[in-house]
Amino acid sequence: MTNQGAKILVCVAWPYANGEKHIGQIAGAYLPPDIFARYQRMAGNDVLMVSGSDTHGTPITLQAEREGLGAAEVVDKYHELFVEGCVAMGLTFDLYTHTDTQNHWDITQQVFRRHMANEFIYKEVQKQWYDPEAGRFLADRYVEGSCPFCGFAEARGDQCDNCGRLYDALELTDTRSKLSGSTDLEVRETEHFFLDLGALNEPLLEWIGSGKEHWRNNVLNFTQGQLNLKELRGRAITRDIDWGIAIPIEGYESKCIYVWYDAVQGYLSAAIEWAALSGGKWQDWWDRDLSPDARHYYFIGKDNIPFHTQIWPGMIMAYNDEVKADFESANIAGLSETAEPLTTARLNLPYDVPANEYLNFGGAQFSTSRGNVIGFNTVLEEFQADAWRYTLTAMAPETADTEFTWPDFVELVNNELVANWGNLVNRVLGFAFRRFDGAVPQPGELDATDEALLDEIRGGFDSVGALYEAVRLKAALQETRRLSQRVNQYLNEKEPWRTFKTDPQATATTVYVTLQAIDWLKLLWAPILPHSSEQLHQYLGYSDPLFGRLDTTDIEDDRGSHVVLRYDHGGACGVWQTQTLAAGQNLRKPGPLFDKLDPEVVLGEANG
RNA sequence: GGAUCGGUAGCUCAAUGGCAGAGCAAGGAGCUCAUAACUCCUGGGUUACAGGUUCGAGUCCUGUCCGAUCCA
Repeated sequence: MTNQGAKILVCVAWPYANGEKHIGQIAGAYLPPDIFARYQRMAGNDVLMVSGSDTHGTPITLQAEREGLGAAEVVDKYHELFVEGCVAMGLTFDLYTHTDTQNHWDITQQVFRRHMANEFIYKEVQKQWYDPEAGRFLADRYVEGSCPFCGFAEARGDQCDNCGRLYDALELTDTRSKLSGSTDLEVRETEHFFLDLGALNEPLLEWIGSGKEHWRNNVLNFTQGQLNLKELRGRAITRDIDWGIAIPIEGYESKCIYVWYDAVQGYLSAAIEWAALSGGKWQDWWDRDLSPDARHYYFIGKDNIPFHTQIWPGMIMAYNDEVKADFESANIAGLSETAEPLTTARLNLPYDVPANEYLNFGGAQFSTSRGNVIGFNTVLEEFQADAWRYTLTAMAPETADTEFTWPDFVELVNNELVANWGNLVNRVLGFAFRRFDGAVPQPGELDATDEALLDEIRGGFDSVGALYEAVRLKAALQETRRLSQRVNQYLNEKEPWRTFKTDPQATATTVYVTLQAIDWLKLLWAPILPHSSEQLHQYLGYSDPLFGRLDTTDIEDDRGSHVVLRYDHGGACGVWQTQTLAAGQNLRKPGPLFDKLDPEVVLGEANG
């Protein structure tokens, strides 16, 4: 394709390290970027795909309390669980890290100071529930009381589970602390830092107003609709909590940075950590003056759209703005001595935010608390990764919520993946291996039917490539499946099992053409089905791998150690272009690419 | 309450304002290399509902209903 050597930053939503993720999250935010990144690498572009576990926020501390563990222990446990899942699914993060690292602290604190110096941060006093017994302010999730609307006694801090209404926690009555159980709570004043998003409404409107034609309708219209209201307002970036990143200003030791403010900066800090670990240059993707054409894609679920089309771009603009105050001499308490100064003048803004809707289950969203869940790690122990990759792409919620059912899973795997593609590979390879001494036969002259088939498959590198490029992954799957079917049709027309007895040369040509066709289809399928394409690549007699390797490493820093997942693309030979299959190339003894599912076993699994 | 997306065949989804389509499922036929897979044919529609604009509306406009997300 075009744009060879383009810098593509693939940003993937940061999941909370508070439990096993479910397949809805994988279908929405984690598998699509991997498919996109694998395609872009094959197309010859420089891809940097980063993400990590979100280690801060009340979801973490609440889970820690549930399990009787420290927050850091919960983080390590579920961070490593997710990393294991990524390895099993084959999610090729150039770096998957987490937010409780010295690097992420340093970057967050420097961006905070830069925002202050640019006068996009202000201080304000607000009122909040205080628990004298615990000696702490209570974040919304730590206070319960009676709903101001319906009187429900178990209402949470910001929303009532009974009537669903939202309110300010200060409106609750009969409040009690979830920390100490105390009902003797006070409202106290507390000072916090705010990001001045109101000042960013106009710049964001201008930014969203042009060059966004390639954005998905729902993402673009939603963002424009919100910004047109001109109701963006300051948002607190600090809280009265003790689990989080320290505020780099003296006198605020009892408070921490609010999780949302540091989490979105992970896209930047992870690129910087990647550079430190690999010797690469993160500025090639992030520096707007050095690499103005770098394209940043953010793969997220729809609930995250405001953060990635308004708040995070606003934070980048606030960073990029001309520095108004002297922040070099500003108070830098909390910044580590090893931190390298973040001197980049301007950072790149998002190029596209292909947010997905939700994959639901049982008529509702996946919900851990209601036990309505299909675990990411769990299912990979039971079924092949490529079976899930196919299914979750075929039912991807690209424009609307979709519903996962176990019978659909069985049908997609058995009637499409196995029947259309797996069976094609199996029949072609088996026939070729047995009838032509385990090697690619020498073809005779190709007739019009042969040429027509190869032309059509060759065209897939343009048609399917354009769909991957446009992040229309479901359509890319359908187009590739159509091309696979063309080979089945060709075989039925040519009937090599019949001509073999009467015309060996014609049979050799037919078998050569089909082997060439599946050799190319292997590449077209590779972004979605990397494991089976790699297997087929081996069956066809190649020795170099299509893709690189995933590895995990323990990294030590001033905050302790953390596991990182890294993808090494070196040695990968899969490229997005047709190459001629060499006649005479030795095949390896083939076997089925995919396991056919036993409906009784799968449905039994679903009920058990 | 506001912003936005979605509602199309049994299921999952497509269709610049221009003959409503594909895959799967269902019914029938052919084939036997293949994981009973493959190929061909057929049936299947009040495009949520009510209006409007237009030569022409699934598509644009107004209103209603249902589902979803975000913001209040």
